[in-house]
Amino acid sequence: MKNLKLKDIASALNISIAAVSKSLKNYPDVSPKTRERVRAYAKSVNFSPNSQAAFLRTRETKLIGVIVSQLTHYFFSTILSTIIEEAEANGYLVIVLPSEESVEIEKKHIATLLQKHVDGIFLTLAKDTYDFEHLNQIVESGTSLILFDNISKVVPCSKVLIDDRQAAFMATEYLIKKGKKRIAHCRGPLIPQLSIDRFIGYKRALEKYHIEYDPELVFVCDKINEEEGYEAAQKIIDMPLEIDALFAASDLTAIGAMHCFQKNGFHVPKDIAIVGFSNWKVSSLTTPLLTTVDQPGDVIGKEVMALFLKEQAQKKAKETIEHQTVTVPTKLIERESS
Amino acid sequence: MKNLKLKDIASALNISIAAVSKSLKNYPDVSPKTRERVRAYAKSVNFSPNSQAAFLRTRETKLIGVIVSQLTHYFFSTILSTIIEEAEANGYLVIVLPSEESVEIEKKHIATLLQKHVDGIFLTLAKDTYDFEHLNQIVESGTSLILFDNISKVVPCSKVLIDDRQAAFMATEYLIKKGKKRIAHCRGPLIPQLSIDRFIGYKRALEKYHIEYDPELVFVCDKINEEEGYEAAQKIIDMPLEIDALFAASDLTAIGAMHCFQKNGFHVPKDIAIVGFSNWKVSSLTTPLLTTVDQPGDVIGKEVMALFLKEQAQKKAKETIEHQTVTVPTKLIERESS
DNA sequence: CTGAAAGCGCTTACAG
DNA sequence: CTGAAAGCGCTTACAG
Repeated sequence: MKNLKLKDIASALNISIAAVSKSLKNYPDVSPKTRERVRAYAKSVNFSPNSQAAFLRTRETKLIGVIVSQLTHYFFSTILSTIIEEAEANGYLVIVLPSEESVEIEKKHIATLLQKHVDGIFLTLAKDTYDFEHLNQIVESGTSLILFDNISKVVPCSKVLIDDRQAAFMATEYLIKKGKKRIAHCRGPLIPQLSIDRFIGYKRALEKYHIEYDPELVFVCDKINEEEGYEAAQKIIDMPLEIDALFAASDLTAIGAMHCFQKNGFHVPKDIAIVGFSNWKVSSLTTPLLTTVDQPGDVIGKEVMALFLKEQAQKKAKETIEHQTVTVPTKLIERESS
Repeated sequence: MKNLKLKDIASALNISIAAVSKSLKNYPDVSPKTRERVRAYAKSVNFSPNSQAAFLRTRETKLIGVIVSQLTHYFFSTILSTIIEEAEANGYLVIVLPSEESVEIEKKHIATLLQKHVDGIFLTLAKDTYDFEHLNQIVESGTSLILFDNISKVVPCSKVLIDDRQAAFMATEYLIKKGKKRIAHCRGPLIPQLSIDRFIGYKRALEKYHIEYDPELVFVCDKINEEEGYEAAQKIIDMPLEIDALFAASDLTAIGAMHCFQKNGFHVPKDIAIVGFSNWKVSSLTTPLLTTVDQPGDVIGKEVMALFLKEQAQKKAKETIEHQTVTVPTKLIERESS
């Protein structure tokens, strides 16, 4: 029962190879009787056509390439899980490639995927990606490109993202309403739109409630990891900056800062309230549990896949492809750190 | 410069398609001069042959399928990252499929991958996999199979694992040497070899130091997650079982138990020392930081890939394929919870 | 050393 | 409705 081909089915059923292929693909120009015979037999021997051979004619590999910046990040593995599941349900398989936050690796991966003739590429930008020539290349090649999470507005393709500005506004406003007056912010690196937007959201909330913006309270964390959070907290303590709250652009940074504050005798949340960003698994395992902004990876994954399928359908129907941008809602998860 | 084929190169250089193909593959029966011309030109136009078309002749897809039980688990995403990187360096791309700990999904994924004609399948068993017919199917199809982490001894294939028995012994012995007398154990489910082995390691350590084994102190955690750890701790407190240490078969379970103990006024490690298993990222983010057994995912990934490449070489040389089992060393990471 | 030719397994325009 | 045939892009045994 292994490595059957159309020819085997054809000779077993005493019909032509063409008839088998057409039956399997539900083409109209084949008698219902033949079609059913073929389909029944194919099913009984568990046959399905070799997709590599089919590619030579159809130009479809039924392969999707997904580039994430870090596989080990809970947020991305959640998105990936959903994409893979949805892809498989629709007959696609997913090739995964991590860019490790490097544009160079990102470029290399794209070249590799294009060469493998994947049907679509889903991608979240590396933090240091500032020019988008390699992305335009994807679009020009005719391969569907869907950007998610860390996106660029200037690339002509569909996108799935959260409203980072609004989410950060919400988190900061929440702290203000808790009575906090001096709120520090650990922001991400300077380039990505997403860390700019979170920073803007933070600033807007301060403005709205007439709290003076103090640039000294903003820390740029290039990797937004726990070490940088720890260091920022250390600086805050050393100055001393006398803050009563911290909004960090990532959960890891928030946790790193929390550790430092605790180690130095500050009580979280009584002395300093902390809010993170992403709702990674780890945020529900710390002491105290971390208040954070939930970014639903599963919803993002589903939306990405839905956009892709829509584009594929449009391609097949030879319609013009409409790019869409989907914004996924976030919510604040209140726990113990605030 | 896109979608070039052998023919384009051949006509540009005024030689035959065969000559081009042979030059690119460094075949001996082509003059060095021609070979160099072709290679230089191919490089200048960034050409590389279409792998789907090549498959039809070579039967190689340069695709590897990896099935892990849970993508969102730090340990697996670490292994995956390494495998993907090593694969790419060797011209392979990786299709990722999570089994979500279900044999049924595992079986379905294997069928899908076999049908896609991947060159190899790397797999860690779902927790409830007890028969291995579907794995033998892989072996019979001629596709290389490498088992890692949660393996089965009876499948004839190469394997990469840690010495779970020894690692658990080491963790338990460490607690005993710290003066602990009543050590509870949160074990994994009953079927997988790996959770059996960790349990045996725990028991052996008790035996060696003449501590009576008390079955009441062993809790079966089917999902070895934080909820089960919390529940086990709750039972320990309610009985009360009066333990002075806990060795859990996973970091999450250890953390769940730690939360419960803390919430009930026990001090970790003073009242109860806790040791986890895996050294997930999260174990260095809790309060207190978790002592645990490090399972090096990157080393495991590298070994898996090395075994695969070895088998591919043997296949090409038409040698008999030798299955190997590689055991990767673990170490105890002492932190604050013990 | 070179190239013409067969063939991998499929899809699809075409003739009947 | 049916099937013979071309062709997708490659590799490789074969003849020269």
